[in-house]
Amino acid sequence: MTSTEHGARPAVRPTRQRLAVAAALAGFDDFRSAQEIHDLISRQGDSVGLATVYRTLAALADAGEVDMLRNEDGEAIWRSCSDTHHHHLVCRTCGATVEVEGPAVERWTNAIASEHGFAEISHTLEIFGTCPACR
Amino acid sequence: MTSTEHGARPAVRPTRQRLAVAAALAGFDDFRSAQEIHDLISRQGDSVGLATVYRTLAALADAGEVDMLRNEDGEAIWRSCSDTHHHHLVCRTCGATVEVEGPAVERWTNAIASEHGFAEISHTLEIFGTCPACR
DNA sequence: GATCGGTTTGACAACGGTTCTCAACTACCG
DNA sequence: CGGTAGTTGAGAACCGTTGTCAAACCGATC
Ligand SMILES: [Zn+2]
Ligand SMILES: [Zn+2]
Ligand SMILES: [Zn+2]
Ligand SMILES: [Zn+2]
Repeated sequence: MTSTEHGARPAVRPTRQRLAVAAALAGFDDFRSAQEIHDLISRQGDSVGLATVYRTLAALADAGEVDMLRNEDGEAIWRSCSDTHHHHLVCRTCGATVEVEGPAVERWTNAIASEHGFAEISHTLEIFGTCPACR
Repeated sequence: MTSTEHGARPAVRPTRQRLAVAAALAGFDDFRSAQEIHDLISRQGDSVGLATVYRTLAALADAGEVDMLRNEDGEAIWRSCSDTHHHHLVCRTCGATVEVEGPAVERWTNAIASEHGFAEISHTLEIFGTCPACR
């Protein structure tokens, strides 16, 4: 390791491409597919390969800077999110998203899990619907 | 409509293929992909086209006789389940599955959704962990 | 049993999202 | 600068899933 970082991180460079993806994400407040993000970047004159968009999104998700979840068709969709644990209420039509928290739900899932002797619990909880604007 | 049924159902025939899929499902107590189900049927000497497996699973899911959810890769996986609404506690290692119910959670999701004016609500809630046997 | 119309099937092609490949390129350091 | 490791992009490959459509099947009817 040659970097001056003290962690074991392999040096992530702030390239033009990665900045473009970050900017695109900042421009959305709802969940978007990799292709939609790629399209937006192109439409803005900037050019970033689709593979790079995927790579960057995966890295950001890995670092916890974006949330990735899957729509009902199984496609991955991404959104930059607050860093505290939360869930989402997502419009099936336009992608409008509301972050929601539910301490009771968190307690419930943990209770259920330990009741059955399960350890290392994680959970997914997403709510889909049609938002007021799309009705 | 020519059937003697009183519903509007379009007459579903209990063909050899559909019975084979149902039998395969009965042989599993955990979630499996369409291809795994197809493989099991083949391995048992029976032969059913993959497309038919997909069609049958989709129909069963539609009729509420099997649950379909998506693993972390976005692939659809199926399991025959009780016909009441419920969620799953799934072992990340061996796939062991426990059906769980949570009226409070159902109430919470509906409340959150209508609070934000969303309609036609659906939700996904799955809990993943390591079961007692796998620890 | 023969006939007939709608249902079902399966081999195969097509599709679409995602990942892989690898040579060219770039940022960073000394 | 020159070296080196990280990064990129075009396109191919991958793979789960869905569409196509002619042939097979089933049940009802004659
Ligand atoms: Zn909407
Ligand atoms: Zn949670
Ligand atoms: Zn287990
Ligand atoms: Zn529920």
